[in-house]
Formats: sequence, structure tokens, C-alpha cells
Amino acid sequence: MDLSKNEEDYLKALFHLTLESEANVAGTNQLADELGVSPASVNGMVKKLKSKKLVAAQRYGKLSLSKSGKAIAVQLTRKHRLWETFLYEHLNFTWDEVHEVAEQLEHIKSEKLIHQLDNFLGNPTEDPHGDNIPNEEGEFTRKVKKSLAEVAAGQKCKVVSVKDASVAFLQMVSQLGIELQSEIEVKEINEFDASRALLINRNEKVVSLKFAENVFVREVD
Amino acid sequence: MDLSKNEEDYLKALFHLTLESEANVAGTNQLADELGVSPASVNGMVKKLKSKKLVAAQRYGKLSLSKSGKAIAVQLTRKHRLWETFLYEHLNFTWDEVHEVAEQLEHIKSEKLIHQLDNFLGNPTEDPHGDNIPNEEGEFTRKVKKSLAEVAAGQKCKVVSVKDASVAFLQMVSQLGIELQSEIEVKEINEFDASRALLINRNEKVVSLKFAENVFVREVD
DNA sequence: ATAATTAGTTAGTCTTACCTAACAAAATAG
DNA sequence: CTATTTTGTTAGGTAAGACTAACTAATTAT
Repeated sequence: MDLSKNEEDYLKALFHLTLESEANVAGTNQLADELGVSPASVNGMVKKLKSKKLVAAQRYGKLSLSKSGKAIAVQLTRKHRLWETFLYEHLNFTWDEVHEVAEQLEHIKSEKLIHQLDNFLGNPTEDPHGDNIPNEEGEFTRKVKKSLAEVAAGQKCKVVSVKDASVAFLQMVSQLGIELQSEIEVKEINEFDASRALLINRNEKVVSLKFAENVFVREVD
Repeated sequence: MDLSKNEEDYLKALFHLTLESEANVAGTNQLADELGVSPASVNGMVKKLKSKKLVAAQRYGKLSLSKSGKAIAVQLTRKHRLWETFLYEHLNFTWDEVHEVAEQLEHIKSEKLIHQLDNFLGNPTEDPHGDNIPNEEGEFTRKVKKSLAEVAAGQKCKVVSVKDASVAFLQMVSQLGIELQSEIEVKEINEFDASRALLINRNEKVVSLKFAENVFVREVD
């Protein structure tokens, strides 16, 4: 019943790809690309996963996850995000450092471990990148997140999370002095280019619309 | 440079066996037994580890760890025991449950992870079974670590670790130019307020008693 | 509608780490 | 000091998961 690290990685990659498609399917080459592996290798592994009823596909047909395959992928995502949260909140890791290590930690096999870790962290619903953490039953309980771009001028808000766009973005975030729970006031929204003048820790900073869309907040009065 | 999980397991098993022998050696069959593997398999792996200069042995001779092989085994032991401590103290594992999971966690590759975990746990010197946890330098020091506050005037020492108290403390540490292995000389201890004049990288700095208590060191002559 | 391109598959190898069976060297017992 | 038993080694094989090269099916462009 227990899958190898490699099998798990295939399921997770396929899960990510299928989420981005209308019909929840993905191609062999696409998956090969995602995993940094040759299409031939994907073919071999997909055969195995098909025999385990985790992946469904006809010959020359697109790949998709079976119900049980998807459940496994969701649990892996849950583990990954819980570990990221742990590293970020308790071990002084930065946003951009957590992923690589969580990639290893997510493969640790122990029901109890992940259950207790969840409790230890206070059953968080979001990881450091602002992504939703599915619960033990695999449900994504998404509460609607408001982006900084949706906050009206004159309104104050607190930073809840950021979208993990790129290293460049994350660097920008820290250069602006933005951290989790930072209070930000939107002073003005520029009509011309929709850039925002913000008040962060008593400093006035100007950011682009694109930047504002990548910062998630909770409004405060 | 990075070893596989299997290579690491061989080094750890050999380490345990050699500790129990007078001459710090162990036989092929013995190791096979310890790992639950055939003697032939041990032979193959030992050849590889010999070529990596981690294990020393003549043909038909007993096996022993090289200096670097031993260093790796000690670090694995350190990781194992730190994880056990974490599971026991923070995730409600019982003493008999920790081993199996720590067996997996010890193979996670991240310098930062284990360093921060150590700090998070308060630099413990014993795991839940009462076994000694080697420090970052691989030394089994059952002694409580000496703090900078205990170092006499005129004495030199090297920084072994710091107590991860607060962000403010860590910032202070880095502002003073203190890093792991930094050499510090205690120039003078002020009678009035017990503050210390230190020589760090040829710079003289003064720190409070409270600060000195949070920096752990090893004395050097 | 056919040619060109892209996507998927098969076949045959490689590496790692395991196995069993057979054999050689060392150690021990009579 | 030879015979037996134990220990270590070699040879040959298997399974997982990767590769390349060569192939076929499907898609897209002319």
C-alpha cells in the first residue's frame, strides 16, 4: 500500500498539472517536463500507477488521477504545506527556503506525525505562501482571501500571506518591510497606472497594481 | 558528496557495532545481521564505501570507519536524537514510538534544518532515552554547555552555539560579529555590573551578563 | 488530403541495492 | 596438524527507476 518517494512525486506532479487544465488531465510530455524526466520514464511509471489504480488513461490518451490517486496527492500537499508552516514559524526559515526542505519532509511516513504536527501548529489553514492547507479529510476549506489590490483608498489592512510568485517578488516584499501581520494603510490609488501609495510602518511606499495583487490581506477598521 | 539513505544506514550500523568492540572494528556477517541484509550485499556496499574513503578494511579483514566516515555517522546520530527529542517533547510521541520516525527524519538533508531544530529544542544534551546528543562539532559532551558568563577573565573560547531566545538577541549576536566558531577572549569582567569586555575578531566589545549567559562556548587555551 | 510536426510508446541499457549459490580464507576443534 | 565450521568473497540474477534511440499514433499546417 505504501508508495515509493518516486511514485508519490509523480502523483503530486500530475495533481498540480491537472488542476491547471479544464478537464483535469495532462499529457505524458507535460508530466515529463514537470518532473525533469524523459517521456519514456513517465510512460513506465504511469503503467505502474495504472496497475495500482491511481492513474487512469487509455493508450495514447491523456492522463488523469483516479479518486484514490487524487486523495494521496492531496495528503502529500497537506504534508508539504504543514511542514512549510513549521519551518517558517518555528525554525526561522524564510519564504523562499521552506520549499526545498518540505519537499523532503513530505515523504516521511507516519500518520501520527502529521496529525500531531497539525495540532502543534494550531491547525493552520494557510501555509507561508498563503496557499490553502487541506484538512485531514482532504478538504480545501478556502476562505476568500482579499488581495491588497482590492482594498479601497483610506482603508487599513493586515498582511495575511503572499503569493509565492518568484524570488524577485519575495525580495521586494522584504525590502518594503512587509511581514506577516504587518499593518498597511492604502493612502491613495493612482488613477493613471493603478499604483498604490501605502503606509507601512510609518513609511510611505509606492507599489504597482501587479504587486498589490500578490499580497493577501485581511481588512481592519 | 551527498550519500544515499542506504550508504548512511551502513555507516550508522557500522558505527554502532564498532562502539561495542575493543578495537573499534566489526565483521561483514555482523554488519549484515545488524542491517537485516545478506553478507554478499554488505560486501558490495563496503567496496563502495571503501572507494569513498569512509570505511577502511583489508581483504578478509575486519571493517572500521575512517575519520570522515565516523564524522558522518556521528552527525546522523545527532540528527536522530534531536528528532526523537522533538517528537517526544513537542508532538506527544511516547519513548517507544520515536525511534521509527526518527529513523526516517535523520536522512533529511538540510544543514539549516538541524541547526535550527537544535536551537528550537534549547540545545538538549540528552534524547528521550537518556542518550547523549553530540554537538554540532560531533563531540559527545555530557556536560552542560559552558556559557560565556562562566569564562574567566583572560581566557579564550570558541562559540559553540547560542540560545535562540529572541529576534532581538540574535540581531545583537550578529551585530557583534559573533558566529559559530568565532574566537572570543574575555578581557575583563566589570565588578560593578558584571558586564564583560570581549575581544571578537580584534574588536573590543562590551556585553552584559545576561547576554553572556545566552552564548555557549568551549574553552580553548 | 497529404506532409510535417508533436505526442506517446517500445526496446534495450545503466545504476543501485538487493538476492542466492558457490567458493576461498581463517579460525577453531579434535 | 588436519578437519570442520565460520567468515568473507565472487559470480550471476532481479527489481526499480532512470536513460537514449527508434518507432507509431495523433495533430496541425499547407
